[in-house]
Amino acid sequence: MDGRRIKNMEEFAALSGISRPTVSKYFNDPTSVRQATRKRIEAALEQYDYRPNIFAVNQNRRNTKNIGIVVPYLADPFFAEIARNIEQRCIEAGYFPILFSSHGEKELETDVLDTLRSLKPAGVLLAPLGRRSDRGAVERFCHDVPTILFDSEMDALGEAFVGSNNPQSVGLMVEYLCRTGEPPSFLEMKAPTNPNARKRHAAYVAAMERFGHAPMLVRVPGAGWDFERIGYEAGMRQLAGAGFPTDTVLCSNDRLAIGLLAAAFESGRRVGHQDGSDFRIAGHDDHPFARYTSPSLTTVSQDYAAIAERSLSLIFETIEAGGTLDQRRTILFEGKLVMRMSA
Amino acid sequence: MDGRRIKNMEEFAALSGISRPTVSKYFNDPTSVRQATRKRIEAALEQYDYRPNIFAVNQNRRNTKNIGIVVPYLADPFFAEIARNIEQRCIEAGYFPILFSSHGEKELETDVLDTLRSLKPAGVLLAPLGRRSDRGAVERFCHDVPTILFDSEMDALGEAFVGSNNPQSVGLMVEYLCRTGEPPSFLEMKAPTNPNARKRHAAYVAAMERFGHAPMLVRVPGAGWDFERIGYEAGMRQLAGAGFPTDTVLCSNDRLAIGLLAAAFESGRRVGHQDGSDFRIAGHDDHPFARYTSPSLTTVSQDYAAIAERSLSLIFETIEAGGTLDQRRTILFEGKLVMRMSA
DNA sequence: CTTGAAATTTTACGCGCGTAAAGATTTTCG
DNA sequence: CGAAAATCTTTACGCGCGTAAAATTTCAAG
Repeated sequence: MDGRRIKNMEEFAALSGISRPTVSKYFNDPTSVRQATRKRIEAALEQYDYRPNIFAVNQNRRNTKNIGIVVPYLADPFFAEIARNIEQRCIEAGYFPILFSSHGEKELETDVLDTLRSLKPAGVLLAPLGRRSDRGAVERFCHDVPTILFDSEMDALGEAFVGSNNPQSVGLMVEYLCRTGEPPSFLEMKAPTNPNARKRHAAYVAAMERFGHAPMLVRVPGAGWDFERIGYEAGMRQLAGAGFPTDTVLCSNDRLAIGLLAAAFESGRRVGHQDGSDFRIAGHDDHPFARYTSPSLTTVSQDYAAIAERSLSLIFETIEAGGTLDQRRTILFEGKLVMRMSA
Repeated sequence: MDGRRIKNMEEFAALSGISRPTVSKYFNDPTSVRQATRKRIEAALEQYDYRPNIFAVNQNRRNTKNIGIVVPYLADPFFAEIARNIEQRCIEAGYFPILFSSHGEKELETDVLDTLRSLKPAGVLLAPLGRRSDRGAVERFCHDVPTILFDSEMDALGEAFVGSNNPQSVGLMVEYLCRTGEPPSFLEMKAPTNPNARKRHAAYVAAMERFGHAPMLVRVPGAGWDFERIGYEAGMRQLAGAGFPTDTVLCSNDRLAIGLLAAAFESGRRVGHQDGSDFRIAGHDDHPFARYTSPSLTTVSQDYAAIAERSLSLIFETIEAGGTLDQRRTILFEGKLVMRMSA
């Protein structure tokens, strides 16, 4: 790294003794120039530390190297973790990830999509708000930009969907709980924020009926993304009052379960599957902190890394195919039972 | 929103019956054109839904409307939450936030900084890795781009630092613990990842000495950002072996404390400040989930919203002042004791 | 040394927009 | 109503780079 700052590619080309178009070619694909030329450019690069102006580059390229990532709520550890995975792999693949959060709001999601469109991304990985999304806006966006949906399905939108198999995973958990104790009641939000909530609801009902039990739903009020609080307050109310329909509660997601665990603890209930326990709580997602609740949370895992990896490889495939896949794909990962102490 | 897509400002200007330079002026500052003209442009805007090309705009403006945000690790709820706050306020202020995570790695932080530089941001809010940062790289960056540091101080870098007052907050907690029971030992990582760890260490030692106690340090191995695991494993080791120096443990941060809580629970210790309890655990940060541990975690709060807000207002001030503040500022927020059940 | 393909240089244009300058138009106000 | 002031239109240039076409050089093989 040397003193003087390089203003533009013209100047850098002059200093390295190569013509500007060739240098431009190099930056697009280093292997596209002769070995000797490449060496010279790279030597100059070390000395002067020049980088092409991103804006000028992107203005002229039809296909930028930007990959947009949109998640509904970044402060949710699930999305934070999945975003982290995607970002890292993106960089390794030579792309430039740009991360957005919808902050749980429909209008912001639409705004983000508009912004993203003008960023001319090569592709976008979108975890939409789902039912709360402006379907028209998402549809138009997917029409303009190669998009892979993940986590939350909106049928027929995007080139593919990558998510988890809720009927399978919820079924797994219901089966386990029924086999080892009382059949579970199901704790969920009355007006769910989480895009997968509806599917899990349906999956729970179906599984219970399959095993010959009547579904027992505990639908609690609350809005927003403060799931722990919602689970906690619901738990406190129920446990102080009529209690839950059974001594086993399956929560629509781990964050609700974490809140319920706190409420159970404060209410003096002994949670777990061991002797002396009188209450079982299970969740769904294998949230990063589920391992560290007291007692540790029995849940169903989602394979974060796999979802990230598959989504990315699909968007790359789409990009290489020119922006569309011949047929819409649906990739569902199976959940695995994570047996811990709470149920 | 009408049918045909507008290609560029030229076309949009023609459709709205206004000259392109005036339209350009409008997009820079809607109030800078006559009321009547503005109305006409906005009418056309509704009809045709045009947005200026971001890249072309940014290429020509010296001062973009981009605000860079860099955090060391996005999957840490503390940073996720603070990033969320900053992003939202940024948008409200008419700026365009671009979020980056260093993923805890020095090289990536430097890369992010380089990328950011070529993005010509109006300003940057940087939470550096701290001691693990490449100081030279950060220094050069701050020299080129108006930067406010937050969370982690690197002295004399950037236009200002916004963070929390560790001596005060840790002192508060030590005082409380000493007053209400055995003096605390201090659980921390041997090679801390978290940038504030050193300061908290020093603050703990100073506070203990102030109250006439010998510091009792429990320094545990482990690297990376998986703090809960590190706290958990350390706890299991200690509790199976010699135990902790005292029945009260102050953890360097809440995530370690959450891990330790899990270990204590599994080891059959009764954690809390009430009768029948034999172990106290306290943390630091008021992590979003600290409220929902079992028992709920006593900790010291950091005012996330205030840190976000102050950092942003400082960067705006810097931008308006032309890129530099006449004098470097240091803003420290005081922590508040959050008394819950664990200590 | 000749030949031809591959790589590079030269030249030139365009991307979409910011911005400056000069002239035309509209608004404001005495 | 008339002149100054404010605003707008026209015209023109530049930003930094991608990219195409033609001219030139390089390199390996004959």
